[in-house]
Amino acid sequence: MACKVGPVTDSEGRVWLTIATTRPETIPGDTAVAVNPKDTRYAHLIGKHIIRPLPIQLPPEQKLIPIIGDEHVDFEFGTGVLKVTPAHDKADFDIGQRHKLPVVDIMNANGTMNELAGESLVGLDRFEARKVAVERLKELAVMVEEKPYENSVGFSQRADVPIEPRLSEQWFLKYPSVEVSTKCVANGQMKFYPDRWAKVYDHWLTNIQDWCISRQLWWGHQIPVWSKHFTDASEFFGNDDSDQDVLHDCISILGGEDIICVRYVRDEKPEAGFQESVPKTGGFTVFVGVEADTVKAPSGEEIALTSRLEKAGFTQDPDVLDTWFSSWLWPFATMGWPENTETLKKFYPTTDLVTGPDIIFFWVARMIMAGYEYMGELPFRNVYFTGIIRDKQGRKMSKTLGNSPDPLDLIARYGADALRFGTMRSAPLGQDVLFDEKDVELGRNFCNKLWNACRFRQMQGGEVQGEINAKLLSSDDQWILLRLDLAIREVSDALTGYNFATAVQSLYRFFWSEYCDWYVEASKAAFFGEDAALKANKVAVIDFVLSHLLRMFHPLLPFITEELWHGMGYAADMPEGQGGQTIMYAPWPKPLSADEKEAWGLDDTVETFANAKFELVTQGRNLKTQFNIGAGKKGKFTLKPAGQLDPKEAEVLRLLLSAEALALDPNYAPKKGTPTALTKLGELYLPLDGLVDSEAERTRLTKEVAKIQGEIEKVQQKLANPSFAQKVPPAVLEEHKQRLADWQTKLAQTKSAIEALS
RNA sequence: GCGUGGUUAGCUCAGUGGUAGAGCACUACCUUGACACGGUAGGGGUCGCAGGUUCGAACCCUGCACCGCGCACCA
Repeated sequence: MACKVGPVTDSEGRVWLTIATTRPETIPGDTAVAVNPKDTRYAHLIGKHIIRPLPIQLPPEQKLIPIIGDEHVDFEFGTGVLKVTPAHDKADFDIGQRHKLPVVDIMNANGTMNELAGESLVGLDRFEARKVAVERLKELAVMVEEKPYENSVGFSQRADVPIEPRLSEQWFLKYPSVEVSTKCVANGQMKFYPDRWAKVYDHWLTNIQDWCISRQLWWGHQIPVWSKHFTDASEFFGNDDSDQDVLHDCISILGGEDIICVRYVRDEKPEAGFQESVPKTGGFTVFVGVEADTVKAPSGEEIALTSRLEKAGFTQDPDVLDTWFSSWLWPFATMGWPENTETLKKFYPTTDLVTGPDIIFFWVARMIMAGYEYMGELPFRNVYFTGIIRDKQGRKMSKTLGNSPDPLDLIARYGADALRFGTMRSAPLGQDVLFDEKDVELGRNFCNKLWNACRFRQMQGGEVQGEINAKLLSSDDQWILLRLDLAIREVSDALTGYNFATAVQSLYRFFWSEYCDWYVEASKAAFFGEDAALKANKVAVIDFVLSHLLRMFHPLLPFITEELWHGMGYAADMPEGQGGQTIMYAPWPKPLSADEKEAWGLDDTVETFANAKFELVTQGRNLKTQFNIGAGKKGKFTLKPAGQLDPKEAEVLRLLLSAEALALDPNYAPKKGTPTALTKLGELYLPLDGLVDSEAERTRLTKEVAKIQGEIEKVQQKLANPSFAQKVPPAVLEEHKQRLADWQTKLAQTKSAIEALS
């Protein structure tokens, strides 16, 4: 294919052109040879004729075909000369149309060659014919070279054979409302999520081609067009067959009502297409499109249209309609269209379409065009494109591979909510999803956790507590209310932007890491205590948090949240139409108001104090692990507080540390080698009765020093840069300085702790 | 060829300029009174490569490599 040849003139003065082809059997169907008019090797030959080698039996003067110039020809490719076979190649057909070339179909419908292919090929299968054609070319001594060439031909999925391009008659639809459909997405009236698909949509619409709606299948909706050939107008009109008279009646009665459509195609000029009136001369074919088998005439008369057409000798088109031809009507045809029903009025246009990006042309674009064309308005305002679910290896789910899980089986084993939640959690915006059963398992575990968290509330007893008493709020209560507020804002924002995975992430963090891990554990200090008012108020906070949480979870976990909504008694607490009946009608949680925040004392100090507590607890737990006071063992801590510490807070800390005791002693003098954690709330000691291992503690603290020094170095390097202080925003500068100070304090403390060891 | 998405911990993926994160998997300990479908602690990453912009880059720009997807082409 790389041969860069030009025309060759032989000793007899004849000019030869070399042509590369992978389908020599189609040579008898060639009706021209094309070169690029800009190709200097060949341009001078345009307008001359060339002798086509096949069919071998025909005399040369019957095989003269023109040499034409066409921009389509790539002179880098092959020899730069293209044989043009309009009946057997899409691109060649287009060239043929441009140059008004004859179209010679040399094959039968079953893939064998017909008589036009010549004596030596007729009757042969196309692949057999290919071999024979090569032999004939060799006989003629016109074969230059034969070599293997790999190209990608389309294969029929059903028959598993190479697809043979062949001319046939098909029905095409000129797309309607193209311009307005293109604009509505381009100008943002309709939004795509993720919006990059808008570009794909735009590209397709601006290069749109007529829609081939014929399908050669045995199933489907048969195209409702009947046709019959007539030799002339007198045959069409001059027949006294009564059925045909009725047909004429139908045409005259119904033609104007758009119930039937009658068109005429002249034998002589088929390319002129459908004519609206009966041709005066020559033969023609009559096409009748009908709306229904039986129609009602304006006079009220029932007319069995199709049976009369058949009696009059008309036959229905054997092809069926493309399935998408009904799907594009879906946004309105599902709601009683063409009647203007109440449902249609209410739900057209709708807000969101959720679908896969792989059917953006097949379905989405066509629905938009049909919407504008038949309803005069866009069908939906937002299109959310999901990822495609693939298997663990990234392959598409397919019946052939058998790699698709059975959703009903998964639901039976893990629950419907688990499947939904797990899949949502692993489905980032615009990315394909690799399906892993582990995700469903995670969903199930999550549901279990939610169920148990609600159970914990129920075990505290009492009715649903509506009123929160601000005076009785602990720092933990204030903290969880602030976190709830943040979660409500994050989840609402995520859902508004169609970021479902982000919404799941926020909820997961809030519920599991914040509510369960910290708040529920901390709340046990009150529940294990004796103060009834405090307990009741804590229950009120929990009810407030959970009733908001369940509503936020509801779109992701519809079944379990409904169950819990009623089980927890939150339904009974709400008005009938706003959650009393079902959580589905409950209002979406609103972020806390400024008034609420003020009344409950939710300010910045809440967060700071909570973080200090969590830091102390984490370090204390760390100490326990380091010194092998396992989770089962309690341990006794002593805290030398940095300032005032409410005994109630100390009790919470003790519980979170899972310690037997937490002594508060401002004057504590630890024994040498007592393990220490240095925190903002004070120095936390873990006295180990007689079992002090100074070396172990020294090792631990030395490691700690190294880590701290590393952090200090990082911050110092930044601050040492002269332009850092000048150019950085003040808040960032302040934050870096504070960070350095914190680490330095910690370093000093840790070093003195090491001193104290010796 | 044109367009488009990706490359971050063993795996799946968040993170769009200021101290690298989650879930799973892994290690150790624990059946304590919501939950072992659980808890606590821990190990594990020079954020694909090379330049550039910036006081500062996983993040912005340029180029490259590799893996996808779509469209066109396939004489």
